[in-house]
Amino acid sequence: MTALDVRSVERQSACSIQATLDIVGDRWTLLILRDLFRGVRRFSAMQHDLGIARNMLADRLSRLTDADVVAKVPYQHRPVRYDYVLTPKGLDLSNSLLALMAWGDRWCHDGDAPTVLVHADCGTPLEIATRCPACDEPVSPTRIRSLAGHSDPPPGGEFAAAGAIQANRQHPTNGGDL
Amino acid sequence: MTALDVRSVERQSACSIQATLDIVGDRWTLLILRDLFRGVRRFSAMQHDLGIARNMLADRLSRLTDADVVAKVPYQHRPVRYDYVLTPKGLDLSNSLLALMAWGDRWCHDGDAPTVLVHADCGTPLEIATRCPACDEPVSPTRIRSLAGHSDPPPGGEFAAAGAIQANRQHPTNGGDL
DNA sequence: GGAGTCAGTTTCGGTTTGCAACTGACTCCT
DNA sequence: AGGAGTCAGTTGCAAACCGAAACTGACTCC
Repeated sequence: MTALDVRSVERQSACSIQATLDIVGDRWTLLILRDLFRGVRRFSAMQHDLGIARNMLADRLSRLTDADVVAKVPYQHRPVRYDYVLTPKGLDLSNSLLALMAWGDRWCHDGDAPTVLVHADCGTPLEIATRCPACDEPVSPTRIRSLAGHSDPPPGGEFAAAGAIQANRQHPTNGGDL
Repeated sequence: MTALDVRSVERQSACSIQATLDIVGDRWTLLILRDLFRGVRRFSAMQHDLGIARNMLADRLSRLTDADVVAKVPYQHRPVRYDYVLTPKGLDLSNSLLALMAWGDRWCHDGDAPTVLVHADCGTPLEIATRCPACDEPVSPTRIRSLAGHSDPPPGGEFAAAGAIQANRQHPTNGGDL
């Protein structure tokens, strides 16, 4: 709690993305969460794995615990030492992390294949997708519309890029129906 | 290109999340992308909608175009003025944005209901989920494993929170099968 | 009882951010 | 055609932020 706690009040989140970013929208925070998801639980382990400055790590962890995304569970007393573990709220971020990771896999191949996530039960590489529970099928970004919520509706008023460059460019591995 | 272009080289992304964050891992960048997805295309419109400083916006947009996530399309000449539109690479970020938004919807309700995304074809609210293409079913975070890729495998070595607090706490609206 | 470890905190200088003002390059209106 | 207005983008500068190293406690181990 050394530095500041301005960030959480600075902008009244009219949008859920903004609200989310108020909590995890930070380079280090997302990386810390990735480590947490991979089972890294100790302060020192994260510090070593990420190469983050200790004050930064301490600050981010305390923000995350304040936000109830992470909880501290003592694993020894006397000098109280904690494991940092994900709460249900934190666990629920897995889709977001996965989506980010999947995008990196598709577009940031620097040559060597990165981490692949597979289904523990069958070993198949996983995919993450937007689905319509009613139609029971994947939904492409152009078929998404947003309803209400924003106090100041922008010209377009809808999610899904009215004028996005659809496919008329030379791009590697375009994701198909996106 | 005023400020710097250090960030892209600073850390050799052993992990796709890191690679992704090198490009979009920034408070403003994600918010800009959200606007782009909603069809906001003009510099001034984004500046007004986000309340971002113009130099910041100019810097972020030029990074995004450098990264080929966004493209500039002139809509007038003489004073050349551009529309900023998503490339296929940028459009492909929709899942990530949606996942982040969905999380905010679930956990950051400050009272008023936020933006709801629906299927344009049938009006049903959408969901975003990790799925196993083989088993053809949703996969919970605890059933995800990662394969290789990281040069320095952490103690746990796997995605999905070995010791996460599973459900033994008082939390609102826990996501069910998570 | 001295050395070592671990989780944090403090200090402090360099970097980044963002407000305000400024620069071009038009377009519009009269 | 000339002044007013608009828009994208720069520059200057103060404030906020970041992070390496050193420091503080509170142990544990030998």
